[in-house]
Amino acid sequence: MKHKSFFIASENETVGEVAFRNIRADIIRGKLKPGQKLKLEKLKADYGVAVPTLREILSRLAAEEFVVAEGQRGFEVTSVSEAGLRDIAALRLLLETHALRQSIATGDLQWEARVVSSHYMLKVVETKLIDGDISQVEQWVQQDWEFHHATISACASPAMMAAHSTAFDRFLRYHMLVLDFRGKPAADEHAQLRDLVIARDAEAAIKLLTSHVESGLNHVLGTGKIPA
Amino acid sequence: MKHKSFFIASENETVGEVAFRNIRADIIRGKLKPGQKLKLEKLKADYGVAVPTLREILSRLAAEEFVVAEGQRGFEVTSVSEAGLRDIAALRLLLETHALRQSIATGDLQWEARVVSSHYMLKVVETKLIDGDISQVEQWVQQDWEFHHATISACASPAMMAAHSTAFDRFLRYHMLVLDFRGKPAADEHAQLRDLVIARDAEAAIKLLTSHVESGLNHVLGTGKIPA
DNA sequence: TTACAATATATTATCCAAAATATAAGGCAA
DNA sequence: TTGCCTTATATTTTGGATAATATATTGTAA
Repeated sequence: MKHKSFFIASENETVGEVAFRNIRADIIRGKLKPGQKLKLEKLKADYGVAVPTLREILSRLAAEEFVVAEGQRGFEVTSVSEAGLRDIAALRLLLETHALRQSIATGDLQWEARVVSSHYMLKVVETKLIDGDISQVEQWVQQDWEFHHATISACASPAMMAAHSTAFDRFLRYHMLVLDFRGKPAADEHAQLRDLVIARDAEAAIKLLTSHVESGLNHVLGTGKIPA
Repeated sequence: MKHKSFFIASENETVGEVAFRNIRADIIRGKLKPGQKLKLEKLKADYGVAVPTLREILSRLAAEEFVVAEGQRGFEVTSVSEAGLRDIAALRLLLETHALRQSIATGDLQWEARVVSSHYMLKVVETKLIDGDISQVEQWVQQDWEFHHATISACASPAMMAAHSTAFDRFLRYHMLVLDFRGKPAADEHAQLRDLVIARDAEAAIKLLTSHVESGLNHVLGTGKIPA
């Protein structure tokens, strides 16, 4: 408590935790490219943490399927493919539709408020993007995440939420790799989803969500940037 | 990617990998008790690996929710509760029914053979257990795992299979904690499930699986060994 | 020229020790 | 006595160094 370490204690977080988030974000954002070998010495220089700490971080990411650990040959960023995208999209949809149905059935007023407020913030970013301000893409990804999570946040199932979170992030990674916003149709779908959720129309909401995810899937594949 | 279950030990694998499986198995088997603090020095002595390697292992287990990392206060075994069991049972059921439907729709002859053969092995163990040979409980857990995985092994969705694997293992942990075999009813359900799967009756199979999991859930809770 | 083997290099897996931090215990003042 | 501050201990977190392993390279024989 005498002299707090300059890097750590100011935020009460360990340097390992910070590096973990940075590396994870760099994979999702595509700065660390699919299939790329993750050499420990290089990472050590880039993120400023020691080798054992890096191994700890990469092991956690491997459990989330963001990196693969190849036996005794080190780590590399998980590669992407059309099949991989379809796979993860299906998983996301399965978890999200289930959680959405539960949320609509049991959500309270606070939950509705979360949905409304997160959609409001999402819409602001979407409007900017539609107007051509491409700098907001990362902000949009963040708000998209917040909104979808808000809609299922009343499902009262921590395990389901946790599984959905990592599935969603892996799905998002594909969007970040092609870095192409779908525009007004996606924004309209979000608004409709918000209304259906508030109206407690579970079946219509699920139907919309399904086509929403599938449209996103096709949009990403349509850019031709994802290998077969 | 193979989904090995938790007892298998291979020879030219890293010491870290072996220790990982041992610790994971000890948590599932209840040797490391829910809520127990995992002191690094103690683990170091028990499993014969150094501290940084242990941190790597515990981090991976934390990603699977078998242990929790409490800020800067080390690790402890994830505690159990009735709500936790219901939660994880629901997740298992959601993933398994979905994968089962897909498998039944697209499975080939080899898949049917896997189902039949794994059920045969399961039945042998179940018969011994029903006859009172309690020493076979761990073997039963292993075969139960193999059988259920065989039924969904044709779903062609790696992400779904991976998610199901960890959910299933967490569900299994509760069974191991109460260490009480449900007996003939469970064995009968397995046999029926095998027949329905081979007959490609998806809806009936899913209905049976659902009641199978729910019966297991109630059986575990009925022992009174799981805190509220 | 090609295939194989042996060496050399690069990279990883592991361990030990030091620094930082939290927890417990003890002493002092109110 | 009780509460709080200080000191001491236990535990965790991190960095650096060493041993083990895989990959690349080179040379030699068929």
